[in-house]
Amino acid sequence: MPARLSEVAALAGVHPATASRALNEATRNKVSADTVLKVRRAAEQLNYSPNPAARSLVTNRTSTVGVIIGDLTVPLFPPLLRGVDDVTSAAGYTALIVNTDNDWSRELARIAALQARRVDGLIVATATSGDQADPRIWSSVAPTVFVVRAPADPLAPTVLSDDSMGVHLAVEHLVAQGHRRIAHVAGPPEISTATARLRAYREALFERGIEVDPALVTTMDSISADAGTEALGRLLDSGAGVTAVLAFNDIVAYGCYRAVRQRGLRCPEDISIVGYSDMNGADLVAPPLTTVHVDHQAMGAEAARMLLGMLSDPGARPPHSVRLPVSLTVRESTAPPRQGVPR
Amino acid sequence: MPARLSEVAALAGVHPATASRALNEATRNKVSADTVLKVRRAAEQLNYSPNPAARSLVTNRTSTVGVIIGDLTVPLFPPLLRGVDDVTSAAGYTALIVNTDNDWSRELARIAALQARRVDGLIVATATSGDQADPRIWSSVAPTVFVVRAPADPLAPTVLSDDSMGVHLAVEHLVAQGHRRIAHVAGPPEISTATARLRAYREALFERGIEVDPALVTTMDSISADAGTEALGRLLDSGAGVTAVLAFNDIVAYGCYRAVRQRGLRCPEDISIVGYSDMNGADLVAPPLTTVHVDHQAMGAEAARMLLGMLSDPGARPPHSVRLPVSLTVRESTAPPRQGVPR
DNA sequence: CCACGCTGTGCAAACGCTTGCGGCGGCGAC
DNA sequence: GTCGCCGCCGCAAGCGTTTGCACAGCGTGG
Repeated sequence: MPARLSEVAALAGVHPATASRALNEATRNKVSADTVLKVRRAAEQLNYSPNPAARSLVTNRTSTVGVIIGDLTVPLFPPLLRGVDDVTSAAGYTALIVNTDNDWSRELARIAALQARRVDGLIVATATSGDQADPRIWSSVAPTVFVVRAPADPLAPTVLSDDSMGVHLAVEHLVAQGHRRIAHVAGPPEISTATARLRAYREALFERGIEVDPALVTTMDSISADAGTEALGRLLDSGAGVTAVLAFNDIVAYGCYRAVRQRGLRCPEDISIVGYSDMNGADLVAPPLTTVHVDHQAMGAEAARMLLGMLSDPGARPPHSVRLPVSLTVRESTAPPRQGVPR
Repeated sequence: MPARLSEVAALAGVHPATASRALNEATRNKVSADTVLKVRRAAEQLNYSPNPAARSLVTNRTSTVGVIIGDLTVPLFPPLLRGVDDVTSAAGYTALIVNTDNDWSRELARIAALQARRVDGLIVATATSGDQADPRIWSSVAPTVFVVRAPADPLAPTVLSDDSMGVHLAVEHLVAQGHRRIAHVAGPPEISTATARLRAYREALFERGIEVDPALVTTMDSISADAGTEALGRLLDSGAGVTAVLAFNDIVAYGCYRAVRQRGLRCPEDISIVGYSDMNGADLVAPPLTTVHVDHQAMGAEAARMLLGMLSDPGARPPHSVRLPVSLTVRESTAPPRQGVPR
C-alpha cells in the first residue's frame, strides 16, 4: 500500500496542496526552492507515487493511449509496438493494446472498451478491417493517428512507409542484375498498400523503359503463403518467361519459394524472388530472402510522437502525415538471370 | 464526454446511489427489479460507462493486470498475450503489457511503472532475465503468476508446458522411424527449460533402451540460429554418426538446417531434424519443420484465469501450478534414416 | 510611510463513484 | 390490531488528487 500525498506533506511539514505543487513539474515554480527539496526528500523516503485514479479524476486525463492492431502475431506489429511503447512510456504514458482479429465488430467492441477506459489518444494500426469506415469512429473517442494503414480521410494524421520507394528499390535491384521479365504477385485491391505497390511496380518498370506486361502481374484475393504459391504457380505455368518476382510481402515470398521448388526450379538460379517487410526470420529461410526493409519500430515511434504532440496542445491543428523511407536488404534470393532462359 | 452516473440517475428518477447499485452486478439484488430496468434503460440511452478513475479511487482496485515479457518479437509471446487478453478482457480487466528487453534493470523500472499504475495483478513471462531473483520482487507489487518461466520459488503459482512430455514425444517419433543416433542441441543451463529438456532427452532414450552417448549432446551458450548452426556443425564433423537431431527450439532448428546444407547433406533424407515450439512460420520453411507444438495461447489464458481467481478471493491460498500438455506436429523434416548411414 | 504587487503557502472545493447506515413503508405472524 | 422484519431506497461520507482563491509577509516605488 503506497504512501499518500498527505503523508508526504506531513513528513515535509507542509500542506498537501503545497506538496502537490512541489512534485508537479508544471507548478513547481510556484513553490520555494527549499520547500521543493523538503517535499521531494519526503516523497522519496516514503516511496511515494501519485495515485493515478485520483489524479485523473481531477485532471480528466488518464495518461493512457489505446493502440488498436489487427493481429499481434503478424510480425510487423511487435516492433511497431516497441516503437510506440518506447516513446509513450518515456513520456509517462501507458499504452493499452487491443487485438481486433481483423474483425470489424470486434474492433468496435474494443474501441468501446478503450473509450470506457478514457484513453487520451488512439493509435490505429488495423491494416485491413473497416477500410471504408469513417475515421470519426475513432476520433470521436480521442485524438487519433493512423499508422501502417491509410485511413479513408487523407487529412487524418498518418504514418506510412514509402511503398513507392520500396518497390522502386526492389525493381532497380532486379533490373541492375539484368532482369527484364519481372513479375508481381499483388495483394487484393481492397488493401491500400497493395494498390500502392502495384502502381509503383508499373511506374518503376516504365521509368526504366521496360515493357509493363499485364501477363506478369497476378492478384491474390487474400494474403498468405498458399495464395502466393498458387499465384506464382499460375504465372510460371503460363509460359510468360519470368526470371524474377516481386512478392507483395515476405509471407507471400515464402509461398513463391514453394511454387518454384514444386516445379523443380531453383531460387535464385532460375528465379529471383524479393519480398517486402523484412520480417523476423527472413534471414533464416533458404535462401535468405532479399526484401524491402521497413522500420516498423520507427513508424510506431513516429506515430506515438505525433499523438503525444497532439495531446500536449489540443488547440493546434493536427500534424501533417509522414511517409518514412525504406531500404533494400539484399540477401541471397536474387541473382542475375540465367542465360538462355526463355523470354 | 460520456455521461455521469448522476445524469443516469436523474433520467431514471432515482438517487445516484440507487443507480450505482442497479448497475453493479453484485449489488443488483438490493434494488427492485423494475428500478433496475429503468436505470439500465437510462444508462443505455445516455450511453453511460462508469468512470474507471472514480471507481477505482473508492474500490481501491483498477481492473488492470500487468504483463511482463522479455521481447515481444520472440514469436511465443504474441499468442501468449492473445490468451491473456482473451480472458482478462472478457472479465472486464485490461492488460498492461511491458517489454523488458531481457534487461534486469529495465525490468525493475517497468515493474515500478506498473506499481505506480496500481495494477491488481501481475503475469510474469520474462523467460530469461533475473532467474535467480526473489519472487517477492513481483509479489510485493501485486498477486502474481508466472508463465513460461519457472520462478526461483517452486511454490509460486506458475503455468508451464510439459517439457518432458514434448521431448518424449519427439524422441518417440524419431525412434519409431528407426533412428538410434539422436543428437540434442541443448540450450544454456541457466535457462530452466533447457535443463528440463536435456534431462527429458536422456530419460527418453534410456527408457527405450538406447545408449545415451554424451558425444551426441552439445550445449550452446546462447540461443540463436547461428549458435545452432555452429553446434550441430561440430557434431556432424565429429563423426559421431548422427541421423537425427532434437533442437532446443525452432530457431535453433533453422540453424541446424543450415549446418546440414553447408555440408552437402539433405534434410530429412540424410538427417532428420525436430524443433520445439511450433513457432509462426514453421510450416513455411523448407522442409516444413516437424516440431513440438506448444499452445502458448492456452498457457496465457490459463495464467490469466489463475490470476483472476487469485484476485477474486484474496483470502484463498494460492492455486497450485499447472503444466500443460503439448503435442507433436509432424511435418517433413523427419524421415527414416538412410540405409548404410555410418553407425 | 502607505499602498501596491509579488511570492509562497494554506484552505476548501471538486472530480465521479461506492457503500455503510438509517429511514420508510408494507406485509406476515401472533 | 400491533409488532417486527425486511425489502427498497436516500443520505452523506470518503477515496487521493489538483487548483482557484484568499491571505500573509515582504520588498519596492512613489
